[in-house]
Amino acid sequence: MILSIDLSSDVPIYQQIRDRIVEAIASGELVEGSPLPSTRQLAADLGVNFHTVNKSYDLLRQEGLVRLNRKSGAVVQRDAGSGPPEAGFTDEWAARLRTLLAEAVAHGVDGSSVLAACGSTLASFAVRTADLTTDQGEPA
Amino acid sequence: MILSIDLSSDVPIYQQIRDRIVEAIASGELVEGSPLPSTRQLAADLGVNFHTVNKSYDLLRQEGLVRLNRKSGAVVQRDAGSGPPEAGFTDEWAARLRTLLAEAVAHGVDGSSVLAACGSTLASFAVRTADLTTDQGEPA
DNA sequence: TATCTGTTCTATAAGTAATAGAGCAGATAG
DNA sequence: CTATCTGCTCTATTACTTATAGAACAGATA
Repeated sequence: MILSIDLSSDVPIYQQIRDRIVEAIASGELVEGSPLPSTRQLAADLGVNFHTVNKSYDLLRQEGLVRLNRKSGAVVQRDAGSGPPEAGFTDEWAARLRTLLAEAVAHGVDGSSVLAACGSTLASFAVRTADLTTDQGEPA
Repeated sequence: MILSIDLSSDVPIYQQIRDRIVEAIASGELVEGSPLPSTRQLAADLGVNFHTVNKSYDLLRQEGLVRLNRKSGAVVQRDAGSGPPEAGFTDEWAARLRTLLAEAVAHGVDGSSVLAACGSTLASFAVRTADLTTDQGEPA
């Protein structure tokens, strides 16, 4: 898995790593069971300290997205097809969504454009998740 | 304007204040020209230091959402009807949208539910912005 | 045995968040 | 003129976060 981070960003490195992995899971690039590189390996590839990667993986474990153990390393525990989210997730997430959408609206982006952006972003995930969601048969 | 913050949240206070004001602008509760309470007044109301509120207002000024000056205090500078966003905003915002939507998808929320959440959130803003977006004639 | 894995400890330097107090410039009200 | 409001700026402190670093342990693997 190739993963790129921006060292000059104001977003913390460990957060960027987490974000890129979450996006890879959403897009189907990573699925349940996919192995992640070891913390030391990924740290070496990115040119950062392994404690930083450790923090990212620990965050993902706390969120229930990955499983960590000594023998198999870091493995993706859930993806788009792993069932509904744990209790409490949706409310907290919806609050953050509200803030983010408000930002666009306040800056003058009209509602239909915002919704279109949401739709095309979701579609960009669905291209790769199509084979997962074919249970009900849901095309992009 | 009544504005509530959560002191036990992991979200910084100054960020919460900014977020609530952005949401108030998006919902039309605050429009271009609306006065914001003074930093000292709002700080007293919320029970926080006025430097913290100062930081929130400064952030909003940097984003171009409010205008600050000694004689008129803090005044909302733009709202949903103030035209398109400044260059660079949309790309950076879209990246954050991608991460947030990916989070929901990775946790198992299906695409249509995510899009529905976006739609209803936007609708909750549109209730108050309706009189602005039907404009040409904007009541004071 | 040697090496890989995650995991846990201490430690440090730099930055952020929130507090606090003092003061200045300009506008406004008495 | 005086008093008080406004945004704004400065120094300072405390606590927490970020990212670095090195060392070591437990267990699995070659």
